[in-house]
Amino acid sequence: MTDTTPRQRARLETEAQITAIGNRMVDEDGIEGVSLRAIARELGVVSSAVYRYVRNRDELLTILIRDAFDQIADFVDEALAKERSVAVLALAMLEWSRAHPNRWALIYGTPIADYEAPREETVVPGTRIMIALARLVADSAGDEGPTPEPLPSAAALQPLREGLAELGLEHEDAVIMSTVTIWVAAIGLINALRFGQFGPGLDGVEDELMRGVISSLGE
Amino acid sequence: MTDTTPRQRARLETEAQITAIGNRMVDEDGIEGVSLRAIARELGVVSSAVYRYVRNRDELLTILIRDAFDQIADFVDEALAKERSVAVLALAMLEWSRAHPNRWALIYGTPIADYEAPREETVVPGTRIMIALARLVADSAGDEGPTPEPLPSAAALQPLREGLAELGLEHEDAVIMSTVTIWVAAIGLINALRFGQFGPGLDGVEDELMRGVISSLGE
DNA sequence: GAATTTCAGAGAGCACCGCTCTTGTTTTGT
DNA sequence: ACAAAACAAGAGCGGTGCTCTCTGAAATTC
Repeated sequence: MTDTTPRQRARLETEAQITAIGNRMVDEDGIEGVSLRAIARELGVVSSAVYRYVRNRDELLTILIRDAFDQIADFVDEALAKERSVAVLALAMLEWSRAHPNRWALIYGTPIADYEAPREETVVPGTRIMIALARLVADSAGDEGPTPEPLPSAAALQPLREGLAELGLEHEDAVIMSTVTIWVAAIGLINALRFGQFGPGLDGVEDELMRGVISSLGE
Repeated sequence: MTDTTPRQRARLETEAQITAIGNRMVDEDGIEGVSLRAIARELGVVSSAVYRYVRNRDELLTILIRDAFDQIADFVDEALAKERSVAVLALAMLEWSRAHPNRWALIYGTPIADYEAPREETVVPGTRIMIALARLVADSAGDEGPTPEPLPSAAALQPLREGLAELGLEHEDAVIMSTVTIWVAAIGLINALRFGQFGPGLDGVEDELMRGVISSLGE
């Protein structure tokens, strides 16, 4: 016997419905298309009623953002389980962005105006992939000996080192620098593709471009 | 004697005011803060009156986007006039993004929902910097001999080659690939910094990070 | 110089949004 | 059985983009 009352079960059900509808609205119309009034309408309920389940629109957005971070990180983890490499990681991100372009924009695009994601809610899921990348870079660092390239001064990397430390990680400066470079290049390419900055006609060559970028970064 | 009527002069004046207010609103509150009703209020005019000057909100956005593209391209050109190098180009973009974060987001962030920039209005100003980068890469290509890295198949670069051809440019595949890599890394880093994806505390080290990324790309 | 066309602006109105407050009703825990 | 808590409804506030009609003034035409 579950000691949950019918009302409690109904509440969980409704909460799940709200986030499901919210996710669907993001997929269909982007973040702008997420409307509490429309959700209420779809639930067959008056608009003020949804505020029983969600404090305000921002709270719903936080849920959707956390979900999206976890989904793409899960997807990347699955891909890495088959083969651990930087290229696989980047290609998995690219593939997920193709399948969920609006969710991608939600987490890696312009921050939402007048909204600040609560760090305690989003930092952990939001950093999973980057941590995985740092591990990959660190693992393959020994393969090619010490990097000959001039590193930025240690001071410049200090804030990033601290950020990693908070998550319980420590890496050499060369690893951090390499991770950052690969990260911004991969994200930058995916954003350029998703946001149409290279013009049309690149649909069929996305993976190849990503492979080219990654390989020219020496991984 | 100008043969412009007072009415024509007043119209030009009002149009200029509208775009100036629009730019200020972008700077203050981002694209979401651009409201035709608020502009009307500021002009001391009823809301429907501004539609005499601007067909709709999207048309104003197009004007603001074109302006922003031209402004950053002018800024980069000025920097390159002093010293022609990839690092200077990237650092100039970064500096401009710091001075005008919301305008940066307007042109390099998530596309605006339900808005499609008319290509004929925005392609030319929107590609100026990338063309300058391609020229820089091409000029310095001879310095280090042919690239040893494996290039993606010519087919993958075909759409980009066509895009450049439309703008009257031709470059080798190695140059195109290198340009794309540098471009996405630079844009990716600036976006990460502007959008806070690396967390707080990086304000003082932005330039050094950019130099590190660019130098690790071999330029 | 008078008649006519053009155009700027006013005002009302439509449909949407987030969000709050008050009022009943139903389900819970005591 | 009864008080407390949760829920839903409804009205309302202020905001958005945009359209339509109407008036008055300026510019153009004759």
